[in-house]
Amino acid sequence: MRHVAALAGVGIKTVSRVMNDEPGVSEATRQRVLQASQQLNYQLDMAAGSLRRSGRQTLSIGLLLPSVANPFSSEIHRALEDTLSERGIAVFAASLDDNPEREKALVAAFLGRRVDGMVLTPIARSQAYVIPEHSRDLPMVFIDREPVGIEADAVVTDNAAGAARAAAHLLGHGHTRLAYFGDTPDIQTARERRRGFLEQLGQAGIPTSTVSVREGLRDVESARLAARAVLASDEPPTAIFSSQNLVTFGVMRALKELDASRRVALVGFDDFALADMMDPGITVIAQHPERIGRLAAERLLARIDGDDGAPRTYVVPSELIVRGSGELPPSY
Amino acid sequence: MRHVAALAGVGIKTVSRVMNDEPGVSEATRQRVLQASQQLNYQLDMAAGSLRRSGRQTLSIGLLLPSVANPFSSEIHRALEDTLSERGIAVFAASLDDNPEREKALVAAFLGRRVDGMVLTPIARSQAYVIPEHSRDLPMVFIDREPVGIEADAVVTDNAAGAARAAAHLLGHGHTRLAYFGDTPDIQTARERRRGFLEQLGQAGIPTSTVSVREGLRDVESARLAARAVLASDEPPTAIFSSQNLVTFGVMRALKELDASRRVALVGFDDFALADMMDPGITVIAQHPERIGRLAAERLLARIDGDDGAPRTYVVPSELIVRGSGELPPSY
DNA sequence: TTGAAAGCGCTAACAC
DNA sequence: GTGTTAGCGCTTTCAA
Repeated sequence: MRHVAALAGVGIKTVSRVMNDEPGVSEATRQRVLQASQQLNYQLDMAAGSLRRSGRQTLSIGLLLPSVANPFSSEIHRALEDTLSERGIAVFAASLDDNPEREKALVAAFLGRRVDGMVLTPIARSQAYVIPEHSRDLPMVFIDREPVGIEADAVVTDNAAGAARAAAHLLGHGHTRLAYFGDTPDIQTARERRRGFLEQLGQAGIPTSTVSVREGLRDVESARLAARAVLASDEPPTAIFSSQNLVTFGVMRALKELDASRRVALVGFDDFALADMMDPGITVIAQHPERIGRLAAERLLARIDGDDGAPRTYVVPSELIVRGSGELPPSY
Repeated sequence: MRHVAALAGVGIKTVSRVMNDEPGVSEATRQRVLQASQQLNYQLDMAAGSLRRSGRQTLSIGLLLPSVANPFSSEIHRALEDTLSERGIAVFAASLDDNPEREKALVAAFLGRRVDGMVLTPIARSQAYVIPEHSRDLPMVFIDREPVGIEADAVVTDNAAGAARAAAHLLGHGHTRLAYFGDTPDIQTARERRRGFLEQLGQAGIPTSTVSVREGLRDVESARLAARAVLASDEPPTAIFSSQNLVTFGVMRALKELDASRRVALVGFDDFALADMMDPGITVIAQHPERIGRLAAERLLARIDGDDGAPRTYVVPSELIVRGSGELPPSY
């Protein structure tokens, strides 16, 4: 900046004014400065600026996801970026990999970079460790799961209601022997989905004890094996609800291997690419990651802009998408 | 930092030493400083540090992708992150959406944030506009496509060789009436794939004029319609090569609608989730985004660490994955 | 309309 | 081992 000022023959403050589009500079000087900055290929240093600027914004935020490569996460990422880029805000994205230690380390890394806010998918048992920053007025929005041990904004899917809708759908098609295949109940969303599913069955007079419940399924292979085992039992279920994508894939594999895809009904939680191209198409409870991302971005911006209302949880409704697998009749 | 120094009763420089794990501080003072910093919930300001530090690294890099939500891109993103996070480097990710204007704007945004380097998927006609920064020694690695108008490192898939392998595979299964379905030839990778495919056919004595070539297919729907048209022609192809995921999906849809999935052979460029669950499984030329990402990260780190060898293009080989659709015999 | 001086939080260089 | 001073590139404040 000094160089630009020297070349243009003006004071350093005038260059600052021009680069920041501040008023109070004659058009002639403006042009001179602009030309000098072009010639020297000058770029304002945002970090140096925010060091001195009142308010001290860096125009960057931190985003913590299970994995940036996870399709659900990356759609949220995209929606956030679209909303924030209009304000010139850049996004640091990082992956957690179910590792609570990483959660804390990455939050610290974001803090060290003085982000203006954070969007987090919590995995540690408690998020109380960020209380000092949060109360120090660093905007934070939690997504997918509500935080524990701290009051903050959250944007989540209606997990229990969505799972209940899956249950009602299967009941409506005449099923009474059902199975629930789920992720580990350590995860709040998995617990909610199980609860919603089983409660809906209970209301229909189907005792929980007659439902095959398999949990702790974290990948395709464990889900596939669990499905094979349950389907080989004495009284196999006529319909399956899978609470998560990888679990759905595992169940699909097992059904295909047993040539049972058209005999056993299946509803999966979470939509996925090509679900309609399967045979039969896979009926799902779809989440709306783009809406979650957009809403989280809007809440974060509101907080950055000074909104100090009480923290709230925003619920994004899920949606039943009928494609065939969930409408198969009971086979016994 | 001043506050911490005051509370611990030491000089400011001593706090700096402790926070940066520099030697030359007695264990006793160290503990006192550490405790004071905990008490005040102090976090080192990286931006302020790099302002003064020689070398002036910000430990952040910029990543420009077609879209962070694109599965191929987000796997590259993930591999980059894994390699870079070991060095404490954070990643700014941004989406281009095929918009050359965005490319320049986002590069400018990264420069203003003084990233230590950039990984870019080029889409503008030329990348000459970054020559000043590149020669000013800002490390840059291009991925997926080679840059135009500037000499810089690049990491790409062996597009032509992969497409040639697809051609050879179909020829080996007896096909002589083939079709090429591709993205717009504006894109370097699309051109390369077409070239590799047609050249291989030419070497086998199949004149290009007998190959149905459909290009400019940018989405599932246009590919589906193109496939339906070609398959309804007088002498329909017995085998199809699709040069990109969305095109593959469109062709798959058309084949399903015409009940021709088991009659017309198909090889797609680029792998995708559930390809093996289709009926038949879809044979593909798989790219290795995780290897592209890792290699790009390694090259970028080498450049950041001062490697000033001549720029090079690194080619990551693709791989034929046999799943059924590419091994169907000719149907005439 | 313009510019000089101070200082944001930190580290380099050097003194003690 | 420890502290002091200067200054990174910028914006704020205030004077001209």
